[in-house]
Order: sequence, then C-alpha cells, then structure tokens
Amino acid sequence: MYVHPTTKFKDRSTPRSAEANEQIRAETSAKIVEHALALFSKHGYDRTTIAMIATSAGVSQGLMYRYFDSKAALLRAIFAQSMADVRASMAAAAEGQTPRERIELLIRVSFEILRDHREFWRLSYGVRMQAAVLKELGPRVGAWTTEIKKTLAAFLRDADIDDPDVEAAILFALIDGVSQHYVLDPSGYPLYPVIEQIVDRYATPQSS
Amino acid sequence: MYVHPTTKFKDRSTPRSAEANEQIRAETSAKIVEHALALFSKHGYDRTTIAMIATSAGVSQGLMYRYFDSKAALLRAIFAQSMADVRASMAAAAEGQTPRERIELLIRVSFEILRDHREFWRLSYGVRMQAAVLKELGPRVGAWTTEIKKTLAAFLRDADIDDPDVEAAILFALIDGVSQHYVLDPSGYPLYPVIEQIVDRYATPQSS
Amino acid sequence: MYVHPTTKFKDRSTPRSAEANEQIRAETSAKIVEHALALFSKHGYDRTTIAMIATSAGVSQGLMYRYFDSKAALLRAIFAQSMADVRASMAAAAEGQTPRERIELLIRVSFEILRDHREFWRLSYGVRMQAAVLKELGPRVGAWTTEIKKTLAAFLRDADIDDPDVEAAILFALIDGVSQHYVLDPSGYPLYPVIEQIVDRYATPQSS
Amino acid sequence: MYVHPTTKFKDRSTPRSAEANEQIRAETSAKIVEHALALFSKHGYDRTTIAMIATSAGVSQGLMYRYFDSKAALLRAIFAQSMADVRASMAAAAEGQTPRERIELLIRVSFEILRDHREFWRLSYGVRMQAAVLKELGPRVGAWTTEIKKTLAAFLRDADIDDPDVEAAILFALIDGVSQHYVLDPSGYPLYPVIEQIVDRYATPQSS
DNA sequence: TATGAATGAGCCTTCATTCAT
DNA sequence: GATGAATGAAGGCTCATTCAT
Repeated sequence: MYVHPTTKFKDRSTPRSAEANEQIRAETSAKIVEHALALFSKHGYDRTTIAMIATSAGVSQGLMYRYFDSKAALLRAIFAQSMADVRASMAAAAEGQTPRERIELLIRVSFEILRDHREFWRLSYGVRMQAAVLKELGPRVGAWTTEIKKTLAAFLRDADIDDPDVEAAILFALIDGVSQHYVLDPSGYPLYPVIEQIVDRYATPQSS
Repeated sequence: MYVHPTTKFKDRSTPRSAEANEQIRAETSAKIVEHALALFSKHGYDRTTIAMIATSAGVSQGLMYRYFDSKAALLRAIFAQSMADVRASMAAAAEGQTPRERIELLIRVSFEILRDHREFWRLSYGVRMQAAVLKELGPRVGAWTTEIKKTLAAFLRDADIDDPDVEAAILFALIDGVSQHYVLDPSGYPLYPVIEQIVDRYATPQSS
Repeated sequence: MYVHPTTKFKDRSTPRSAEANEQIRAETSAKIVEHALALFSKHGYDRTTIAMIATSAGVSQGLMYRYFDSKAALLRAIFAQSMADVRASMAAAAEGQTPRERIELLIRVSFEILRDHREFWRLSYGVRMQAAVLKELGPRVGAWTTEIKKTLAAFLRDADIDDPDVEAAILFALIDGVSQHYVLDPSGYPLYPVIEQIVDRYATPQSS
Repeated sequence: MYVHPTTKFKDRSTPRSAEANEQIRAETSAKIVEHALALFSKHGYDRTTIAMIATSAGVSQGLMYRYFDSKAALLRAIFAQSMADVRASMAAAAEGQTPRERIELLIRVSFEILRDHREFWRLSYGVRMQAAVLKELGPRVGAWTTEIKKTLAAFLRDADIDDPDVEAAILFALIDGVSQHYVLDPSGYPLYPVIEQIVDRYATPQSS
C-alpha cells in the first residue's frame, strides 16, 4: 500500500499537521456518509439507528456527532451532496443541440444518475411520503421535484409537443415510476429496453 | 355535562348478546383501521404511535391489542383489506370485451382505485422502500406487485402489442409514477388529462 | 389495612373507576415527587438521574414520563408545591398584632418552614447559583427571593427600625445563612438557641 | 492572515530550555484555572464541559489532561488555590491588637476576600449542597467550614462575649448569608452599609 | 368489552477521557 | 508541550406492549 512520504518520517511527538487532520476528517466523513446512505436506503431512515451506522462504518457512535450534529443533519448532508451530483448531471442535458436531442439527453442522463445513485434514490423515494421526515430535510428538498418538472416542461415546449404540461407530467411520472421499479429490483428489471422505448417515444421526430 | 363514553348508551347490567358483541367488535375494529390508515398515511408508519391512533380513534391503547396483536398486525390488516379492495376492482377489468377495452378498463380502474384509496396508496408508497417494514408485512405484499405486472403483460400480449413485457413494465411504471405524483399533491395534479392521454396511447387500436 | 368498600367487591372485568385511577395517580405522583426531592436534595439536581429516582421510588423510568414531561418539569413541580407551602406559612406571619410580633412570627415561621422542608431548602440552595438550572425553573422562582426580602423590609419599616432596607438585607442574610448551615448539618447545629438570639435581637422592643 | 497559534512565537527547531518549559507550564496552568473558574462559577460545575473550558482558555482538550488528571482534579486545584488565598487573608485578622479589633478585622477581611474572589465563592456556594461533588473535592474542603467557625468562636470568646458558640454560629451565618446575597446580585446589594452595621454590632465594645 | 397504569427495551445524544501524531 | 480525532459509558426520553381491574 502506498504511503504518502510526508506522513512517513514525522517527529513522533508533534501534533498532526492541519492537512493530515483535514484528510482524516474528509475520509471519516465520507465513510460515515457512505454507510449511512446504504443503511438508510435499505432499511429506511427511521429504522436505521445511529448504532447501525456507526458499527457499519467502523466508528464509535460518539464520533458521528463530531461530524454531524444529529441524525437529521446527517440525512441533510446526504441529500445536499447527492442533489448537487444530480443537478450537475442534469445540467449536461441542456447541452443538447436540438430540442429532441435535449429531451433524449435528459432521459438518458436521468437513468444514468439513477444507476449511479441507486441507494440515494431508494432513500429519496422512501422518504418522499413522510411529511415528518421531509420537514427535517428542509424546504429545499421539497422544491427540488418541482424544479425538475419545470425543466422537463420547458424542454417539451421547445420541442413543440402538444400539451407540454400534461406531457411533462406523464414523462416525469414515467421516469419516476421506472426508476422506482428498477430501484426496487435492479437485477430483475429490464431497464435498458425500457429506456430505449422511452427515448424512442419521446425523442423521435414523428409526433407521439 | 361529561358522560363517560362507555356508559353512554349501554346498559351495564344487561349482558350484551353475542350478535351485539360481534357488531361492536366489527365497528371498533373498522374505526381503528380507519384512523390508523389516516395517520400512517399522513405521518408514515414509524412516526405514527399507537397512542396517536388510540386517541384519534377514541379508544384506549389497551383495547387496540384486543383487536390487533401488534402494530405490525394492524398494518397487515390494513394492507389485507385494501389489497382485497384493489383485487376486486382489478377483476372488473377482465370483464372488458376486447383486449383493448380490457387495457382501457384496467387503466381507468387503477386510477379509480387510486382516487378512492389515496391514503392507502400514500402509506403503501411510503413503506415500499423500507425492507424492515416490508418484512413485517409478510411476503404476500411483495408478491402483489409482480401479480399486477403479470396481469398487465397478459393483457398487452392479448392485444398483440410488441414486446409486451417491456411495455408492461413501462405502463405499470407510468401508472405507478402518476399515482405517486398525484398522491403527493392531489389538488395540483392534472390527473384527468393525464389519464386520457394514457388511455389514448395504450388502448387505441393504431400503434403508438 | 383499611380497604374502601366500593373497591372491594368489583366485577373483575371492569376498568378501574375514575376515582380509583385518580387515587393511583395521586399516590404515584406523590411517591415520585417525594423520592425525587430526597435525591435532588442529597446529590444535587444534575447528579441525580432519572434512573436513581425511578429505582428509589420503585417505579419504572418510563412511568415517570406519564407524570412529568421531563426531568426539569419534575423539578418545577417540586418547586411549585414547596413554594406554595412556604407562601402559606409566611402568610401566617402577617397575622401578628404588633410590628414586633410580626417580625418575631416571621423569624419563627421561617425556621419552622425550614425544619419541615429541609430537603427542599437543600435543593433550593443547591440550585440557586446555577443559572442554567434556574432558567429551567422559570422566572417565578427567581422572583421569589425578592418577594421575601420585600415583605421583610416592610415589617421592619413598620417597626420603626432605622435603615430598614439595610436591616432587612442583614436579617434576610442571617436567616438564610443560618438556614444553610443548619441544613448542611442539622444534627450539629444549635438551631434553637440561635433562633432565640435572633428573635431577641430583632423582635424585642429596645432599639438594636 | 491567520497564524496557527502554536507556531506563532516559538521556534520549533530549538528545544526549549527547562526553565522556559516550566514557565509555559505555569502560565498555561494558570490560564486553564482562570477560565475554568469563570465558567464553573457562571454555569455551575456540572454544566460546564471540558470543551467549554478548553475553548475559553484557548487550548486543546487533550492538553488539559497534561495539567489536570480529571475534571474533578481541576476543581480540586481551584479550591486548593482559593482556599490558600483565603487562609492567608484570614491569618491577617489574627494580627489585630485587641479582641474587638480582631473581630472587626475578621469581618472586614472576609468581605474583602469575597470581593476579590467573587467567582470562587459563587462556585463554592453552588457546589456546597451537592454531596456527590463534595466527595470528589475531598474531605479537606468539608473541614474548612468547621475551621473558620472555630476561629470565629475563639475570637468571640476572647472578647468575653456571652454564649460565644451561639454567637459564632450567628456571625458566621450572617457573613455567609450576606456573601451569598451579594454574590447573587453584586450590583444590587448594599454591601458596604451592611458591613458597617455588622462591624458596629459585633466589634463595638458595648454589648449588642 | 374496555381502561389506563405500568413496564422495559432501545434510541439519540453528550461528554469526560484516551490515543496517535 | 500540544493537538484533535476517537472512544465508550451513561443519560434523558419514547413507545410498543402487558397487566390489573
């Protein structure tokens, strides 16, 4: 295993350097987030205990609170990070040249994001119907869905599709539904044929 | 003047007849289920306490355990009942004369069920991603989804639609996605135009 | 042991009567308060755990929370009750015929209260310097001391004593100091001779 | 620009001399004691955390344990130091020429000490009733009170005052009571008039 | 049938203390 | 001498469930 030279020959009785600490913090924080996400995703937020997360991540319970103020704060951190990822990926869809291309990109990108963040989406879907948990997440998460739907409607409007609002509602529901069914049973779901069908239907020039 | 509920219309000194008892049981049970469903739907299963349900239903906590062995049993009862409702409604779809008609009926019936059991669906969607809760629900609920998808695929196959399995996956996902978005914001969702669009797409003879 | 007739020959399968419940609640509540006071008094508020109180009172920890919303609420309840007792006793001092008599009564009554509520005073003295705990107690407890001092000053003014405010400060401090020393070591403190001396000094007609 | 504190004025490459080390130790120790006392006094011993002290003193939590073995040890150190101060000041009272003068000195010195060590007295009064904390403080603090009372009684006996033990109890209680009321509200308390009254009463030749 | 007091396990969180550097 | 990451043992509180009436 590779050991960074600067950390190797250090004076034994000197406090860790600021950078070393920063790295430790980043790693531990990431580890906690990772395991918390996996467990939240699998068992649901309420059914996941801090003890489970700590054990899974291989740290003490107490340590969690040096990184996150509370269980809810940990959840918020997970959402903040994943939402940033998603937003970044979504932005790529706007790069398409033609309206149709943008729609196609959006659809494809959505499912790529899904594939790469399966656990996050599971968590997100699990939490979506629980008002109490959503409140702990803050208003930004609630507004997020609306944001996506608006982007979608704009794209469809650009593509001169009839009834763009209704179509956006349908397409968004479709993506969401497929995502959930996939996430519920990734190995049993025919994701790729489904994607192609959807692309074919929404992004191919002849009217639907 | 306050009258203790149990002493209100019931003559304490006369033993109740067996039928009267049975009727009371049925009524109380229904009342508990009804209020439990409303609360589970609103706050989520884990965030709803037995105390909340008891208060809401106007019975004591202890009494709840004469009707349901546990909180999980109560959830199971709710699912059993709602699933029976759903199955019954779904069966009606099979009555359609032509394959296309059957598909149309299935779609329309699905959304009727949705409209009539909003709370149940909210609960169901909230619980769906939580492995721990699902286990408490027993295997029958898990199998349910598969069952619906199979019915759907059979209908599509009968209607000679290409790739019926993929199409079933898509249609089911679509129905599910629309249902969720509707349930999340019933008053803001254009449910009826969406239904017509879907019917138009899947149940009208010329290829989509 | 005496058993109340109405509770003796009851139908086994009937819920407890409202009065029976009320009595149980009153007894249990009193038991909790009593043991909590003893422990708070002995170990201090912060060092007394809910577990200690529950064990001492012979109830479960959970039960405490059916009677008091929190540990702080329990403390507040103790203060509310004891303060009411004290106020009632203090009112008796106003019954004295002459100013001197009123002062004498006040002094004697103060130490009677002290004797009867040793534990409460210990607790009160222990908590007095801890801003954080006082805040949890609410503003009424803080105002209490001021109230007593004012009563005292009024009495001394009526008795035509020079510098009544300074004298009130002194007399109050004296009573407080004696109370604390007594409470710290009840069996080793010469309380009664001290009381007589104080009465003699403040309540005997010739000017001090 | 931010400069890391430890690297500020210290040349890392030159080993510090023994005296320099000792001076640093003394300074750091004093700093910790000072901030700990302020916080203990303000929030109470139990409500003050090691983290609060470390932050306030500008040192790391770990470092505190190089100076004091435990939180209790820190408290002990504070008491030891303040008690030494007090004892020294008290000794000055014995220098008085006549018995009356010694009593007057004792009274005046007591309140000087009070004024100079307000925080310590607050802490001391806050901790006095908490058996659990007192035990951690060790037996010497408990004996201290007795010691003061004995000195007082001896002085009063020398001054040929009747019932010197009872009078000592009273005078000590009075000083203690005044001290507490003053410490509870330094700016609102008429300390100086009160002192003069007390001196007048106890240290002026004609009988009280 | 019905009530509500009582239990106990478990959860989130805090904090004095230790350890590696 | 100094730092701060890490630990682990409680502590307050909640809640599904049981029990006596």
